[in-house]
Amino acid sequence: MADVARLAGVSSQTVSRVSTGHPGVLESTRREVLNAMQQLGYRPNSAARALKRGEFRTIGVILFTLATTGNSRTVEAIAAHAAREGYAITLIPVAVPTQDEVLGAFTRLGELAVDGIIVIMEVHLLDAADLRLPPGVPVVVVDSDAGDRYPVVDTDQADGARQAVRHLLELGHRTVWHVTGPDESFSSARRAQAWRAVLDEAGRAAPPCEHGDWSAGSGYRAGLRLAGLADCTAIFVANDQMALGVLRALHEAGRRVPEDVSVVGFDDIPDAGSYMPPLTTVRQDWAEVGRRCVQGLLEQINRHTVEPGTVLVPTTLIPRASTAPPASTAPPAGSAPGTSS
Amino acid sequence: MADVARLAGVSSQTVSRVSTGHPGVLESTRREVLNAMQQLGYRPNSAARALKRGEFRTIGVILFTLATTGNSRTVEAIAAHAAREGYAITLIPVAVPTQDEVLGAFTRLGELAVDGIIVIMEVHLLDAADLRLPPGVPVVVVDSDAGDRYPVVDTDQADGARQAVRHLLELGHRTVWHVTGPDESFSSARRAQAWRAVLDEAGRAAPPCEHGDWSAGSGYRAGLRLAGLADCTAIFVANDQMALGVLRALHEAGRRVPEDVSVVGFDDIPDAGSYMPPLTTVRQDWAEVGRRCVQGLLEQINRHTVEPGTVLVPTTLIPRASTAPPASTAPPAGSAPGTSS
DNA sequence: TCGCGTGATGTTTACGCAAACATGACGCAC
DNA sequence: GTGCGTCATGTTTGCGTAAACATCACGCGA
Repeated sequence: MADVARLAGVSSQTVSRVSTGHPGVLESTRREVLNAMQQLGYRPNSAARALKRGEFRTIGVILFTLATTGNSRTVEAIAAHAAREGYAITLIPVAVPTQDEVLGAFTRLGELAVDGIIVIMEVHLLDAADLRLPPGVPVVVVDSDAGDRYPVVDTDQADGARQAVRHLLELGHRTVWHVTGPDESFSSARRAQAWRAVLDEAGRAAPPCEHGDWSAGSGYRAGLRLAGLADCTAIFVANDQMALGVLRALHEAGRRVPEDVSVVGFDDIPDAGSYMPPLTTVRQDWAEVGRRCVQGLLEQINRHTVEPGTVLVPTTLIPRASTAPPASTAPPAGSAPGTSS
Repeated sequence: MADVARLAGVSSQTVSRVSTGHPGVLESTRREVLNAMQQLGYRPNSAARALKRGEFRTIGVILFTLATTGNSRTVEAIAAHAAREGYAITLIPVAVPTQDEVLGAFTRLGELAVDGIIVIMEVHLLDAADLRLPPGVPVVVVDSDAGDRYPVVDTDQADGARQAVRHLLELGHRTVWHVTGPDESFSSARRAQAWRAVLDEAGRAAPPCEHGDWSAGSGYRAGLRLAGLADCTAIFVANDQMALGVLRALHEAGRRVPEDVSVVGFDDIPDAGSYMPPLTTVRQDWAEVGRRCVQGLLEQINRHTVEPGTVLVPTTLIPRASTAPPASTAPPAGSAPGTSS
């Protein structure tokens, strides 16, 4: 900076004023300085800037994996919106979801140059007694039900699951089977909970759950088990990838979809419309989740206020070809088309 | 820090020594200081640290999207390996791949607190005349053929494509059709190039390409066109998602896979094994790509040397159920099992 | 003509930390 | 007992920037 000042024949303070865009600099001086900057390839040192200003203009994102569509989409949206506000994103992946690992990541985050943190993580890991966020650092949590202690942003998974199960019941299915995600997952728990609630409300017996781990392979195995049950005509699968596996299992078992069995997924990943048959599923708006995260975090940063509570982003049922009225039941009036061969 | 020093009854320098883990501190003093840190909730200020040390211990990653499996996996691996070396990852997504946007991102990166940059991006965008990386900042490029100017890490896509096409020829197919990725993509171009080269070598005529955009939908449309060609018995699709669409198109057109048509994909995304039928495809080792990126970048950072050149990570053909000898041709000796009905 | 306001620019200082160097206590060899 | 090396710790300094304050030139009204 001193070099630039010398070359431009001004003081370093004027250089600073130009580089931060402050007013009160003569247009001619300004051009002179910009010129000198170009010539010397000057780029402001962000460490010094951060030290002086006391802020980093950076948001930390801590998560387990980018491998799920939801996480990577959310992160992408977070990064895009943060960039728009002049914030950068620092990514802290935690490889294995053990408590120690999470703690480690937070320690690092604590030392990291961030003004706020977005946690994309199941809440029970935050519950671990001595896992404390660096005090004074604004936090927003995704995929958690810690709404009483932190600001939480999430898609309305319960409502999505409700829509899915109701859709199947309205088609005339007597009851709906369910393939869950992994036990530790709160998303999975919430979807299962809503599934059970709708069946209860409708006075239908809830069959036992099949348990998966979000992967297509686990869906396939669950699907094989369900394919053996003659009275299983409708399955709500907790995500699209497992639904892919279920579709294959049903196909191999000779049960047609949707003629014999209807299947609904969750997520609406880009491929879901190309499954065989195209999958009826529940769309999650991850872009909106990311946007709300950034918005909530920046509010905390700028206003120095924290307001715990949960923001729910709506979900939408996307009807495609994998659901139809059951073959043996007269479809109720105004039902979906049955494309039985 | 001064407060901690006062509370512990030592100088601030001793606090610094403890917090950086430097030797030469009496165990008793050390404990005293750690105690004081705990009590006061002291966390070192990374901006000041970076300013003093002249390094940020941060790597910038610039990319277009996290939505592709390859990119998110690569980023995840980069983050994991970087963390192991004590580096954080700063993510700079560029929403739209126009030249201006890219420039903008680099400007931001230039001002950003990074010691090096990993570019996950097609090379022709780097070629743009006045797109210059901040001088003096180490760079590694992925998904590009700029090996003459930058260190490049990539999977051996040409070899993967070769394996795929040879596999189909060895099964006895007369020739192999091809569904490409988008025109601007160098990955796509390299795969198409290798496809053509193998056919040339084998003295087979290369049929006209179908063009897709990586999405399952585009694969479906291409598949419908190919399904109409009676002599099309083998298709090499440039990625798994498009292959999913091709499978659906063939299915709808009544052409069985693999009995009537063999299909090979590229990527080996986690779902590929659950397609109907499970997809023969080419596996890319993105984790290894990420590892090599970090390794190469840290070498540059630490040794202050740049060695342009391309590191190729091997690809592997994963044979599954979507390929078989053509029905009308006597399979050559030692071929794969044909499960024709 | 003088004083004072205004706007452009310069000077000083501190942000928090960690190298570099300084100090001081102790022990051991001669 | 003197000298010197070793180890633990303290003191000084400066990293690059920007806020706060200081200065200076100029113009305009009384």
